[in-house]
Amino acid sequence: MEDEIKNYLSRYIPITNELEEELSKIEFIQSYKKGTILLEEGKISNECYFIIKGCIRSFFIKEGEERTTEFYTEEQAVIPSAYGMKVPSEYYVECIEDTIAGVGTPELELEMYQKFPQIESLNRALGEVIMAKYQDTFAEFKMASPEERYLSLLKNRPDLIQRAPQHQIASYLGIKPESLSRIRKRIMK
Amino acid sequence: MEDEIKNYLSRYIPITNELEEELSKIEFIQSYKKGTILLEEGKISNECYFIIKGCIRSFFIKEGEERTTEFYTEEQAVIPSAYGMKVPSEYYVECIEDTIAGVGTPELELEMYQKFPQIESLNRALGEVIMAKYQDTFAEFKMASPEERYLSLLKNRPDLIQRAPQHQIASYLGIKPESLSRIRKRIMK
DNA sequence: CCAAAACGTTGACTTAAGTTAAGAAATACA
DNA sequence: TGTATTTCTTAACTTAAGTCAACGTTTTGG
Repeated sequence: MEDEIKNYLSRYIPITNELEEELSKIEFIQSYKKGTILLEEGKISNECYFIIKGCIRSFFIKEGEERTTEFYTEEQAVIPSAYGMKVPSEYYVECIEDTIAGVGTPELELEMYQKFPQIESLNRALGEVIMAKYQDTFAEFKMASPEERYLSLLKNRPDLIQRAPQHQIASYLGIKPESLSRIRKRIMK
Repeated sequence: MEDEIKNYLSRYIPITNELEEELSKIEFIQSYKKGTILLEEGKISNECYFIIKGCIRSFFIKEGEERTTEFYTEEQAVIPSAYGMKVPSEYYVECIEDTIAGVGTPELELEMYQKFPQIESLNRALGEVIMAKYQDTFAEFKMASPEERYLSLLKNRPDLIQRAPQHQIASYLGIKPESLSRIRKRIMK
């Protein structure tokens, strides 16, 4: 079970026996059923996730409508905006498939960082890479029309279009479900 | 000159004499004239900046048009997407005002992190906070109309509207200059 | 297995952004 | 200071997204 996490880390840092043992001790693998709410609006966020199998989305509710802000799939880290802060979350986090994930908490992280400083270095470096990618995604999003955004999603994350319902994809693209339906029709020619 | 950086850091970690001395030794303060290009598309990015005074924007060129992706002002860190990677930058970085900034390089950073591990911890933590904010910004952007985006910018970064030319603001909002002009007219009633 | 709910498509209409073009206003700099 | 260049505004027109409403399709759960 923990193999996926070990495997993932081993691409970036050497896994010593000591680290391996620590990982098997403190990493907490959980299974969640589709529909499980991992974080509710207004609650304090004390968990982050590393997805081994499944799909998680974050969303918020505005004017009675769900607005999907992100989809996370295998090998991605789900770190709620409010994670580790003492402020209530503005977002919901939900499993949209049966999901298996490693669960982290600020306390576990701190313990880990103290024992294995190279894990903190790795997290800093990875964080910078993820930030850079995210900036690129935002830049592309800004400049693209809704149709281009859909085509780009189709190209970059084709699996999502199968895995998530269309109205969630629509709000992820910043458009209404009716518009997405028309875009799809238009594209099919 | 280095006071601004010391001052900024001191909000998060204690500044020891040793650290202070180090800062004054290795921090490299530079002045740039308005219009200076700090990074060109296609070049390797080896510098990041901490703005003491002035304004920097990043942009790229698509279909012959400049698309502004971000504006950075006092106390903000400018870290190009390609910074420290060995790949050519897709973006330009330009001073749109006379600017004074602390300049960092991957080598300086590494040296710093080795001597003062708490700086790396700080950077990891700050990085997470910045990432969380950025996610919120993106989420808000997605769901807002161009007019709402402009109103939000007016509320959250009113100085930018004075400091940057309108066509740069327009592309930052993901719209055409003509549209921004009409939005402004509409708002003024 | 069936009924209810959730989800997706379509149509008619409204609205605002894109496009193109022209000209006014502001700015740069020789 | 005056001219060239850049920036901003306006107008007429096109296009696609939002809105509202209806209806067909799929999924869910008792």
